[in-house]
Amino acid sequence: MRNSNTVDSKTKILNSALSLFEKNGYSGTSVNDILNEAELTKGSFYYFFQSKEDLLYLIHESFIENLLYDSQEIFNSKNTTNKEKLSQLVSLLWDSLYKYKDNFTIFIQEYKYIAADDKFQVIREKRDQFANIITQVIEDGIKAGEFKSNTDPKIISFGIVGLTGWGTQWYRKDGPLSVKEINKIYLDMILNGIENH
Amino acid sequence: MRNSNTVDSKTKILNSALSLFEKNGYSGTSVNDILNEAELTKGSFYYFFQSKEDLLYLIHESFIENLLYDSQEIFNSKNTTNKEKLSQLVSLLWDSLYKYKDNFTIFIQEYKYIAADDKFQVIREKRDQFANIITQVIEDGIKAGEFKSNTDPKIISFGIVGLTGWGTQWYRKDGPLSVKEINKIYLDMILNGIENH
Amino acid sequence: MRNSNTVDSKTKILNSALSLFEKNGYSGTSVNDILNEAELTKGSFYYFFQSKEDLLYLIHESFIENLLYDSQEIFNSKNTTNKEKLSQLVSLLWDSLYKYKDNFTIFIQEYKYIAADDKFQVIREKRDQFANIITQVIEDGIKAGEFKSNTDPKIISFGIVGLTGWGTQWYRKDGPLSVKEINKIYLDMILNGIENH
Amino acid sequence: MRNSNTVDSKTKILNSALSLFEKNGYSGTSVNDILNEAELTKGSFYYFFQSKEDLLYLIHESFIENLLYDSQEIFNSKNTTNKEKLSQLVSLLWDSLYKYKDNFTIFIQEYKYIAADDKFQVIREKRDQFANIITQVIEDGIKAGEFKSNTDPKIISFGIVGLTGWGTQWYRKDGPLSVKEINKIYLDMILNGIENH
DNA sequence: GATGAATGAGGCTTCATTCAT
DNA sequence: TATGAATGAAGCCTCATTCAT
Repeated sequence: MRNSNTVDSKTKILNSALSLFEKNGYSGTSVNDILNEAELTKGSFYYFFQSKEDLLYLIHESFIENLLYDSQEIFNSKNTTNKEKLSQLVSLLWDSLYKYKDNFTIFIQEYKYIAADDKFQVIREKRDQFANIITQVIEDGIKAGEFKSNTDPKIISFGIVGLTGWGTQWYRKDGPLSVKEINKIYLDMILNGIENH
Repeated sequence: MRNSNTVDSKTKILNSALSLFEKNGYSGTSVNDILNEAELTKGSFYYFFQSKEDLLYLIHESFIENLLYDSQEIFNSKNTTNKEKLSQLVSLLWDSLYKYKDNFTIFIQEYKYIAADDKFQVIREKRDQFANIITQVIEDGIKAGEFKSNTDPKIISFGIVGLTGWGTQWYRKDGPLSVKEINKIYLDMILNGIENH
Repeated sequence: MRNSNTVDSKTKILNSALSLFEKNGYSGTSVNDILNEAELTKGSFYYFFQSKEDLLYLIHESFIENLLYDSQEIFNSKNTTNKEKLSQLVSLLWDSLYKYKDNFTIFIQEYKYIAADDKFQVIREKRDQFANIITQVIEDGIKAGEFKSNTDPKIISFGIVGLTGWGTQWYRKDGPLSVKEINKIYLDMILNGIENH
Repeated sequence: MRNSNTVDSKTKILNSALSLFEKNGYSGTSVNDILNEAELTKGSFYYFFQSKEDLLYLIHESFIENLLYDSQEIFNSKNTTNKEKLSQLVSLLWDSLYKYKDNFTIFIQEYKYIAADDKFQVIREKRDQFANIITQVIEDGIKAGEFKSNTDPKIISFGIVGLTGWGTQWYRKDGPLSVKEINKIYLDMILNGIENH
């Protein structure tokens, strides 16, 4: 049996890129930086990846695909109120920040980058599908009388992403509050803000 | 009388930088890009500015100084409830996004950059002072019984910045809702979320 | 068997730098000049060297190390009078000028440069060690009664360096006198000048 | 009467250039450096001087003209032995180093520069005339039986320049020995070396 | 799979010089 | 006399990428 600690070179490069993109941004990280951290050399990089941008694409892809998949699960769950679904979506976001901080941060930070580049079309679509799910749940909740009728689904869904997105800048695992607690604080605020009382 | 539309070269460079940094980020914008847009040549840039980073500094400085000044005015106003102060602070943020979108966006987008660079010490301090004002108003409001006792001032103040900060990514002046309306939506959500009923 | 004339790129760059620094000085030579002469392109330079200054350092280092090593050999040789040692040190200098004219010239010409730059600390130390050896031999010769008691070791050692150093400006291999002859002329002058008769 | 402390701008620029060229070399000094030190601006520079090189020319010219004039005076003095003339020429050099250290240093340091540039033809000629005077005095001394017949006039004259030239690198006014003392040490060495005993 | 040498475009910055005022 | 804005070439260096081995 192969030593399970062995990490293959492709993964090493991906992990180095992940942490460096998070720390210094995509533009602020050079291919050399990545390879120094991964303790590999030029040749390997272009054996595994087509370009630096390709790396960014893969990082986005794996993240957004999981996020979209999980959010669709929530959206499609039966016998669940929209309030409950919204709660789960918020928790999904904070969970993702907790589990995939680097991915999440890069996703938020390079939001503009992927807006401008044709190659990221697919990413953009999935990103929008995810946002639409939040918007849809709020709309459904309004129709069902769970949320106030004057709630603006789009603006609120932007807000939910913004709250968590900003967490990529300040949240630390060793901070005074756990992700669960932070999650609850924002969730309370959001639900109190839009629920029909 | 001189034509008031005449813009001097330094201002032209600043304005070009402002819009390009906003669009492509600081790292993604070259000095050449800026000078092409400003219709000037290499030399002029370094006649007016010490470095590319100097430009970023000035852009941050002018923005954060105004924001801090205005927020202090709000903080120090007499005969004003903390709820009212918080409302005004939220409005100040959305007003700033409306009036100084480029500055605001750059500020949010390069948040990490200024965290890492020694030269931005002063900016960092003012930024923190601004955040502290929001936190303080919430704390005061809790003590005064205006806000729920279990409100977390720091987390909520992060949230307020995050909500507006994310606006830099999606808000368009020609969108369906005015800044005033968006402002009100978020303000309602926040206040409903933390007010004592 | 590989053609022994084949010179690798790093050596080609070093050699080009050597001859250009000698001809036009360090400041007067651009990295581009070096690469044009070496028939290589920008990137290669920074693949092999950290900076232009790094090159200057290496050139100095290889030269001063040899010079210091050889002078220490002379200094430590047994059963040798100080007069004989001094003769050998003078010959060492002219030999070096003959064999490593470019290195020697750069060393003399950029004497000030290496005095001002922290990175050249090690070079500075070895340079001073070399000068000290000459001074020490003269001092020992005075104590041994070989040289006049009123001889100033430091001033004379400066003079010895100066005589050869200036040779970097006028000496040509195709001149009327050989290095050996020039060496002898100066050595006679120095020894006649300081010997006890 | 005008305040005799008032230094006009042209002189201020010249003096700044003098001290900066001495410290950092001609290539290592920018026009801006000079103007910062002189507390003047770009315009003035090109009002008074045609170019940066023009400055270097003037610095060389004033120095070499004086040196040549004084050496010709010595050469032409009647009833003076060649030994005495040579002594005076050596003293002239050390006197010049003492009085015009910056000029002298620049002259020695940029020796190569003026060798390569057509505009410095006149300087080159005067420089060579000065060297020829030393050579001629030695030749005359040999013919007159004052100096050894096997003395090489050219090599010795190079040596005399080299000894003083190297002084530009190490001589300090606050050093342990006065210029007079250093002058005497080298003069003794030279004369002992070449005199007929 | 992986190396390391090499490329060439482009990055930020400095420079000597010009010129209208 | 002197200023200060502006130029454009050139300087040092970094970058993403390629390719023979």
